[in-house]
Amino acid sequence: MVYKLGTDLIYHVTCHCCGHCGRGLAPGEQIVVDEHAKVVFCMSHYYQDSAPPESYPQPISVPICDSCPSLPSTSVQPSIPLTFTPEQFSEFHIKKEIDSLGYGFDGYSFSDFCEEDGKFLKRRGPRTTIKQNQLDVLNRIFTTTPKPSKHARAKLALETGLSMRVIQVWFQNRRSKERRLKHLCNYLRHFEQRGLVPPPLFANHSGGEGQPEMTFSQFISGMDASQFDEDSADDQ
Amino acid sequence: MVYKLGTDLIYHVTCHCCGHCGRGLAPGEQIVVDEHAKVVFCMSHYYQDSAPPESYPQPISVPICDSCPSLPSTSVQPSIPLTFTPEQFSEFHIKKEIDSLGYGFDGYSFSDFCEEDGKFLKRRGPRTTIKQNQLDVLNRIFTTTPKPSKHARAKLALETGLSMRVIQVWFQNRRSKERRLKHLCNYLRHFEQRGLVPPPLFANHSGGEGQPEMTFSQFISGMDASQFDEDSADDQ
DNA sequence: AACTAATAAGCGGTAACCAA
DNA sequence: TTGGTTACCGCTTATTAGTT
Repeated sequence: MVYKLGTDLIYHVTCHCCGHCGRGLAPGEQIVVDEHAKVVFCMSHYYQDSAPPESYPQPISVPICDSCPSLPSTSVQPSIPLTFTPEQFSEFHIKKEIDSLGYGFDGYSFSDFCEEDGKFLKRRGPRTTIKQNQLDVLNRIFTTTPKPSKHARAKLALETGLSMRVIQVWFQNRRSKERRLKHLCNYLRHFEQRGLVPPPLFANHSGGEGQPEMTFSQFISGMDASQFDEDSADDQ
Repeated sequence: MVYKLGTDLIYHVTCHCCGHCGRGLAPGEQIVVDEHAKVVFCMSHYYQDSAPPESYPQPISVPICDSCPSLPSTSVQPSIPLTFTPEQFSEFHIKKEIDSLGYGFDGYSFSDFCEEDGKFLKRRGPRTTIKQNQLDVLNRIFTTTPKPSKHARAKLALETGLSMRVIQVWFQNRRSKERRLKHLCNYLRHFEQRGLVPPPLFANHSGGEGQPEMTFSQFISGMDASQFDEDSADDQ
């Protein structure tokens, strides 16, 4: 008799214990599954916003079983050694995802990590910094192709050295920025056309000293401001 | 006399024609603007569910005018001040208030086509944003008629202003969602009645890089919960 | 060192497509 | 038609760079 967790982990019932305190985990009990470390925890012993216990990464009081957890059929990855540096773990913020049904689909999964070059890295960060020359390429493409196809993204990945995922996210964020800007400009124009003063943004435009004013081009971070929308059609 | 479209396209009235069939486009008529190809289309001739006509991107039967569409460029810019103080800059994040004013920023602002190797390819979309009032209508009908006939969809298209294809897809997706939720409820009830572990944490093999990771809804949609359907009578 | 603006990367949701 | 997938959007989080 086994417990099956997720899709990959199978435990003997007697091995289904918290990776920290070793307490047996009952059916129906809320637990946290670390699918990479192949460890489960009770709710008292997973590290939410706190330092890992000293015992980590070595689980204690856990029934030793060479085959637990076992991997069903297709063993995807070799077992990941429990090697987290304290630095890695401090940045290892468990994100609870409680869905609207309240059935505790919390915990975390593979998405909290990403695999790269055979070793696992932290999920959030290290944030990739897109350098200026790479940014130039992306911006140049964006002006003509705001929604590049997968193939186009692949070519961009080759050209810039960035991963396709990074490029995809960049274009998404860039389009989002474009939309925000356009909304702002529509908003401003709405007042302008009625001879009104757009209240919040222009409350004080006295040529004040003190601060070197932020230029518009800085505001939109290098984008030439040509995407101003005007939607005067009442109903399309 | 001109028509102004989207960001920076200005057409003579006589040049404001569908880029495919050349039909003159009336004010208030629903159209598609491809800002990057500088072409507009009537709703019958943008490439939804079909390959683009061979003539693309060369418009046919369109009145030749060297200056259409023209770019207003400088005539638009001055309405936007080119400098922000940092305080004003922070005011940029008033997006919700702007949106709550209810000014329609919808429409096909972006090009929904991609350029690749010099020729335009059809992308998904243009993704329609179904507005709340349209959504209300659709949901109201769905409660009584989850599978509307073609005629019913036609009436809905008239009522909402959406195309029949969009409505058809919406009802398909809506029924799919209904099934997923029903399966999920049966699945959860299965455990609930036994006091078992409700949360099967979903694994996430981020196989190919660049591929979006599995989301919760994808997990739900991908799981096979129909085996639990027998556990409870259909009380929906 | 603390603050802040910019933005990369995460999330749920869903329109659109596709294969069977 | 259904079930499954993909891409995109709005929103949010959190890292990074630059300033105070």
